[in-house]
Amino acid sequence: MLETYMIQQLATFAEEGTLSAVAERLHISQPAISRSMAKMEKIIGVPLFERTKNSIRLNSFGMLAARHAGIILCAQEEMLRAVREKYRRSRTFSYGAIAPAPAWELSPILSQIYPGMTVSYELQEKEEPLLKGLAEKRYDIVVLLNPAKDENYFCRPFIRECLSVLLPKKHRLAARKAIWLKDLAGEKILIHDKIGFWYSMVRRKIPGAVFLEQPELASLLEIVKNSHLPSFITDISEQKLHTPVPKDKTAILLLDEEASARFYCVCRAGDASRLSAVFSAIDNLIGRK
Amino acid sequence: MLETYMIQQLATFAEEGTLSAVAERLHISQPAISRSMAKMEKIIGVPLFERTKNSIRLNSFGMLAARHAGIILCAQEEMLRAVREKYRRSRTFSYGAIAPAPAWELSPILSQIYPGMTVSYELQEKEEPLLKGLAEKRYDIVVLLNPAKDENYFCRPFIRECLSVLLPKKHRLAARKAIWLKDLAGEKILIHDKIGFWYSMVRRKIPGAVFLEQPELASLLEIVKNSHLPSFITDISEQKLHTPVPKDKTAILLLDEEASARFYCVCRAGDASRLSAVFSAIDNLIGRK
DNA sequence: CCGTATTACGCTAGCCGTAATGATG
DNA sequence: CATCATTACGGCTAGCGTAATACGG
Repeated sequence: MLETYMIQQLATFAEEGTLSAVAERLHISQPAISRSMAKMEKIIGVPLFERTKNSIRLNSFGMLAARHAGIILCAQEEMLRAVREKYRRSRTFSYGAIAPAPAWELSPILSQIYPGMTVSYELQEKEEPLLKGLAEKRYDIVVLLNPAKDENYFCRPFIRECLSVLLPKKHRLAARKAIWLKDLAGEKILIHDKIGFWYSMVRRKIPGAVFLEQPELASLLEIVKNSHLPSFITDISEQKLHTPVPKDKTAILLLDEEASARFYCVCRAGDASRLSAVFSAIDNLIGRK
Repeated sequence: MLETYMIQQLATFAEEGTLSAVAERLHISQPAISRSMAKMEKIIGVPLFERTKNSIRLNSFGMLAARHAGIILCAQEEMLRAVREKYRRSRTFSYGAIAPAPAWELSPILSQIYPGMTVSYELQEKEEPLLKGLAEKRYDIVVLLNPAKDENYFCRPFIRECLSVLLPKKHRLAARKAIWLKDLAGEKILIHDKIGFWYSMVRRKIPGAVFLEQPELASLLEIVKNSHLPSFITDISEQKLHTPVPKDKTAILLLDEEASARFYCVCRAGDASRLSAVFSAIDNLIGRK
């Protein structure tokens, strides 16, 4: 029988060219490699090497064998990869969301329904990568801004979220009850970059604004607290991040249609029954609100 | 490291379904299989089986792993097959011929040039399978009836051979100096079936003849000697098979164009230099004759 | 003379088989 | 209680490392 260690040693020899190099790379002694290779030739019944007293190299049969050895090792690695990946997926509930708030809402629901499972999510700014990931089974569920009407999907409405802008009370717009995003044109605005679609939306709708991006959420919140720069807040972020409006600031509602989001939870149609508990919980949540 | 024996046992389990059956099939004890499978799960880090106290079966990860195991084993077998096949080919000089006589001529030439190599040939009735086999490297050389003019081939003329018919002296045609094949219409004729193109040619050219086929050459020669039935002989077969025309029979030349054959030796153009010694020997042979 | 491959020799890790145990239908 | 899987234990194969040998640039 051709054992794995021989196959690996042959493949390594094809890359290294000397037995000593193979020995060093595989953390094994020189004589061991010499023996394995001799044994391999015996098993196959074909000479694989051209030898002199102090050199050894592959002949044409050995080169062919080494190519096959590489293929076999790849197949073994692929086996490990595939099985481990399937296992990991089976223990991970993965979803994608167009914004952080619905992801925050979904997380405890899933953790409760699937205790012991890893729950993980990714944020995306656009819907296409979410639907693509759903189709490719990288996501079990995605949260979108629009209902998926395709028959291949099962879709339920999820929470709503409203964007406001947080202004110092001395700001020229601070007295207004509500404003448009375009009113913020030219402002310097603090913003977190991992907020899904909000990020590209506000960039698009506020001409000439300077966005001071802060990749660390904790740092951003600290800077917001200690500066007089405008920043964004939503009804949900205020609650979930425990960041009430400070006394010297005021939250101004935004009038733009895009500033009010209704989210939708979507799964593959074939997964609807498997995920019925999740969608029941979602419906309950919406019903209560 | 995933060892070959584990992979094989897993693949066998996927086919057999119980550890005992695997043990029996692989000539190994039950506990050994049990241990190997447990070890495999440990190495991969993923449970592959659903167990009760006295039953064990693959779970979905195990089924995936078993599919990969099959692939790996196939790759290993393919490695052995390919390397051994390449080795065998390197030690075998293989040629195909449209008739036995040129094969007989070629054999000693090749044995002398390649001492220690196995020399083997196949007879074919048609040229197409010969050229196909040459292109597919199943033959190193082929012997045809027509020169190969294609640039992909290297071609040299080889020996000539003339067909006669062997008739009892009492036969109605025995007094003729030469006859046409069609003159034998309706005769019962003894014939060997492994004579390449001659076989189909005479069958085509002699209407209504009854051919008494004899697959064993030795038997055929014996029957020819002890019967009064017509049979075929060529200038070369007479010499090579040591079968001189018996006193009560006579060899009548055949006038048909097809009864005189000129053979041509052909190899792939890329092999011409490798086989130059062979073609020199062929040219010498022709030159002497 | 250092680097490389092979041979010799004793060790031990690990796989195997037997036997015992436990569970199930 | 017959069948199947697992656990325990002792034996032995076989691959390993060290050391020695031999060759070559």
